[in-house]
Amino acid sequence: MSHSYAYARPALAADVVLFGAAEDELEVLLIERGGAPFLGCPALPGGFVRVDEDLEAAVRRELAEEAGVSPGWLQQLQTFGRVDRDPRERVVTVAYWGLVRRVDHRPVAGTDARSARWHRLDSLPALAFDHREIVDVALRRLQVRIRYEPVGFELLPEEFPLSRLQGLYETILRRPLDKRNFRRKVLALDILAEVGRKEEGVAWRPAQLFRFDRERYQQALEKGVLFDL
Amino acid sequence: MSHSYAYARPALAADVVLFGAAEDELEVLLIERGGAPFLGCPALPGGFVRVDEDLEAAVRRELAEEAGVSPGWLQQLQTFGRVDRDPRERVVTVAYWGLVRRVDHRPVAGTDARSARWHRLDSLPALAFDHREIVDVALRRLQVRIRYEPVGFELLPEEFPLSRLQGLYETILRRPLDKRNFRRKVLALDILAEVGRKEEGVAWRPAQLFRFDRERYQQALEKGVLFDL
DNA sequence: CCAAAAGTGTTTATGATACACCCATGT
DNA sequence: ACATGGGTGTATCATAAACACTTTTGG
Repeated sequence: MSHSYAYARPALAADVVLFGAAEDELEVLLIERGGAPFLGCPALPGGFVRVDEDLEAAVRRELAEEAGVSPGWLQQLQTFGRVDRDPRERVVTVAYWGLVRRVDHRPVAGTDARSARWHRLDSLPALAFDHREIVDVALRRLQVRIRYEPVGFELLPEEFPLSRLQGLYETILRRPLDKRNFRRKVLALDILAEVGRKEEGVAWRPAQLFRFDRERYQQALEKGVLFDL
Repeated sequence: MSHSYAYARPALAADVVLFGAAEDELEVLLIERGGAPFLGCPALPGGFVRVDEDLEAAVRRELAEEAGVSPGWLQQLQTFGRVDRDPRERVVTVAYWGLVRRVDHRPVAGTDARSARWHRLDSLPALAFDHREIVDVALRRLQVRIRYEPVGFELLPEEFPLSRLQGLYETILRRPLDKRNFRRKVLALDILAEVGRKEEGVAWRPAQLFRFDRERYQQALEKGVLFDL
């Protein structure tokens, strides 16, 4: 196989900002670095991309190896390539961001040696490399995206009351929303299906449960109704 | 310097979709490939990223070398990494998109051996690699971005009549806009400065010339007025 | 005086926002 | 009975969209 130039090549990595939703705050999955540099420092899951592996596949592999999780939603975020972002050598990283239902992935035991843990976004520790910057970009992306694509559901349990959905939006957008207006808008989209059951085990009036209905969402798209919250 | 793994590494390239505005249609800058594969085939300007060079710097260098142009606006688009996108070997490319004032770069003589030429977007030839896909993604990005960021001005001469600006939006968005509504909205943003001179050499009533006023735009941003056309 | 584009307001419809009370349930 | 979140409707305001004629200039 011919090489187009003989000089040293930048190394190519892929990292991922995986978001999960705790009751009242967003969380990010971090691993603890098992090697130099930044030994023991929290960092984003990720690693080098293999020659025969697609970028997204690399991210999914790393997530499985390092934390045993599989995101329900995953998309490219941005590529970070500052020359000095890795003190060892030139490493360009293709960052992804993903969403996962925390409830499906209870303990997140790292199958790898490195320990993976959820960290609240409002009290992140110092991160390795430029990973803090990557998290910030991912958060901004989430804040924009959640308003015009139905991605928030990937953070919630399959069935949820509307107030939980509203709480999620308030957490992500960091501002209070009006209950009546929120309900009206969400229901008008006609992309939720009433489950027909109610919350259980709460000490007050139990709420109706809903689930996101992909089929209806597709129909709404075709009708030109666009998601906008 | 230690390497984190000994296996073959993907190669890293950077390519750019550079848009220019002709009178009535968008154009894209393409070079003709000087080597295998796709010899002689039109392709996006770009090349391999050097180890000691930032991604954006690589793009600017390639644009200067291959086409002698310097974009007024340049931003990362997306990274394309399908395993088989280059038949020779694994090449991951960080794609950028840029805007340039055609009038500032008259002939675009390739200082490099390869010939660079502007091609109308409505009649693109077949492109090398997955470059057509990259162009499509860039166009969609431009169509979205131009509505809420004042980037269109980078495609126009420094001074322009409002009808030219409207024509540009119509070309990019591919739909007609109402003259009165467009003018009202643009002027309400308060980011244009009247030059005080009029068009010359036209065979009809000459229009007032305007220019984009970056300072006013910053002030508008701080006041919370957001660009939206 | 003709051709061609420049320039200018008002009306209507639609969607966004603000706002307060009663209901159902568990303890 | 009481505490707690669940659930509901209306009035107002702001923004977007539709729409046609007069003006200015060069030829």
